[in-house]
Amino acid sequence: MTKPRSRRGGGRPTIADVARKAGVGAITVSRALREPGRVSEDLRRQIQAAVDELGYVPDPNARALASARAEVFGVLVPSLTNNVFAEVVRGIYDSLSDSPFRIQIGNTHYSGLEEERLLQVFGSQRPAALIVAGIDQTPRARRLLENAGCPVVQVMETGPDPVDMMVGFSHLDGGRTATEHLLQAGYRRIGFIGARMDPRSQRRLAGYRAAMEAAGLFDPRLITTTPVPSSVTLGRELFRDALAKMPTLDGVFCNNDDIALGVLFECHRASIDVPKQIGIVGFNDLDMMHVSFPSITSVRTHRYEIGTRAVAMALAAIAGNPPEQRIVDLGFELMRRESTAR
Amino acid sequence: MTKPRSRRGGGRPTIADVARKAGVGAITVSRALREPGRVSEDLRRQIQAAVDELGYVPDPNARALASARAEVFGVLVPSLTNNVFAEVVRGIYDSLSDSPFRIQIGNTHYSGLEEERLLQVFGSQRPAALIVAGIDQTPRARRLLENAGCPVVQVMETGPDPVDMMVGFSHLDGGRTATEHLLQAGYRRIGFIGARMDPRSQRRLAGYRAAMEAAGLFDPRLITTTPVPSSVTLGRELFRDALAKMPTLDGVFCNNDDIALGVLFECHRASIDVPKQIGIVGFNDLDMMHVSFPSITSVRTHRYEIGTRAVAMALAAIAGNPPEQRIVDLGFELMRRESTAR
DNA sequence: CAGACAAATGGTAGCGCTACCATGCAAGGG
DNA sequence: CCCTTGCATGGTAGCGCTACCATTTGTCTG
Repeated sequence: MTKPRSRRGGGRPTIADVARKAGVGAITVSRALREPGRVSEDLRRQIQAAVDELGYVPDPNARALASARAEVFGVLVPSLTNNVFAEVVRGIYDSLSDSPFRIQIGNTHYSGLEEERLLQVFGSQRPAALIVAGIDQTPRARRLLENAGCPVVQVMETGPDPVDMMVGFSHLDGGRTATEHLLQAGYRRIGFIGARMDPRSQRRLAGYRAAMEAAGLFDPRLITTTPVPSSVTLGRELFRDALAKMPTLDGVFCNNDDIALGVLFECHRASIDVPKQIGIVGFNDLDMMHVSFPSITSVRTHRYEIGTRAVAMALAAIAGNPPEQRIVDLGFELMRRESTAR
Repeated sequence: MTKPRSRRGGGRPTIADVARKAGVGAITVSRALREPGRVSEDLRRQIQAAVDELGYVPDPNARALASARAEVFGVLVPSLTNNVFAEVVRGIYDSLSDSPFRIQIGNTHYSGLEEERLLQVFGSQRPAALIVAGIDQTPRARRLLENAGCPVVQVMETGPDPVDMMVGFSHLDGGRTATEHLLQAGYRRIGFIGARMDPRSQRRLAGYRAAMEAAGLFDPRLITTTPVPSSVTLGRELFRDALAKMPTLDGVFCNNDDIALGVLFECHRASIDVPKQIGIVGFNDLDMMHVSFPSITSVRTHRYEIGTRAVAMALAAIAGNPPEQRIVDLGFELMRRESTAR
């Protein structure tokens, strides 16, 4: 009674096994699984029973090969540990968990070259959609995206020239808003502290600069940055540097919340009063910002929603209903807290 | 001169195109790409030239179908945003970035049922290896792992009964060590504060309990837990609860560093002296623990290494050299800091 | 120098699935 | 009553690649 199993297949049931058991053609099984509406209810039930009994699970590789389309979302992010991208990715996962789509994440390590390489690898799989972080692709990466033959969503930022679709917000506006808030609170010698300085950080810095120049208070010596990856420890160190360089500093707009937390800890340690002597503003508004003592003002960004929205737009496009609005600005929200309440 | 392209294929070059251009058989191209040693240098060069000129990238789906083995590592973690797993995943990505293997991550949301579902999905792809977090699989999940037909590495914890291989450490010992440290520092009414309370948290709690019982100081009222996901905010709230319940509390061992940070902030806010009035120990030793004021004692765990080691073991097994040591205990390290220095 | 053997290359036949094109049949139109 | 139309189902032919089994050539052994 042993079936003449081929040399290779590990012996798991195939669509032909299901078809035989259900007494129908293989193609009908295929249809029953993918477009139930096109198969009569009778057969559908029979087929489902056979599927259950055999424990049949379609082979996605065979499926992808035959249909020239893999049920995969390719996702490219520059970092896996940075909470910001982790939240976006979580949104993507949650939105796709009930769909047949798998997710393939690529970590570009903030490198354009690596991004190109991964896009080429992803492209070879004919993904159903691509979601990439950022809008500063290299020309070659951009070309790969344009020729991917599937919906593409650029996330995290908005800009004038989407490859296909975009979901994000203006980091420049975020930086400006944060800085203007410090100015309105009466701070004058406001520093900018930034790590990593990827394109988004650069634009936050540009927003800071715009606000400071508008107030006639800009001074390049107020800026302290490093290409080193961001961390709480680094925030502390950069703040010390900034203070050494510019002892009259009375406020800081931080690249992100890790840095801001590092600044706060250093203030504790050096007995610098926050917000009296120094005002602090962070970026992203992680959970800890509103719990810290004092709580830290931060620019809340909608990271999880960026992920869910990107998926929704891609799914719509796959279904043939590309959204009318190709650029979605989810905005941000300034969360005023104790660290700037003087 | 237009090639008679099939109705489906998007027109990208196939192995046959490369073979034609290089003037060799398709199978030789296949070999040149996978086992260069088995093809003469002459042909290898010719083939490489054709590959470069055409921009040929092998179709992983066709490859997987033909070889009954996908070059994919399946990775199952309970959370994507929890820094602990993000670090493990980062280790996995970094270790595989130069290999032909792709990575497919599944998020189980701490659910055994979801883990089963994902294992079934992953299994249908015939992955090259599976890496799963934890050792408490459901019987069905365990069976799926055993029948996966590929190396399996359970990570984060060690235990007596691996499905195949294991890399991690003893959370029980970690909890005990942390608690013993508090005891040695002279704290007596030591509380346990824990969120989520997944199996690993449970074992840390068991370690705490063992240490307290050994010291004759155990009291169930010292334990404050919740199934709610961990956060800094939650740490603050749980600490307040704990203190309300047991005002004589003089130390806390926290489930993880987020909780510990929340405790520290609440101490600041309530003017409770750390370490004089309250000693605090965290778990995992995130970056911020040594920067905070005061710095927080924590149990450092080797999360990134767990990821890299798991990959190394799986790769060895794939290559036919399963490691002799199937259970690898990477241990942990108690980082003594100001929060327990009284 | 025949025979054995290894190394390099190629042909063929699938892997498991779906696109495409029948086929059969009931319902509706002239 | 024939012809169209549409629906449900099935057969066939690949998708692009690799496992398996030749075949060819060169090298070594006795």
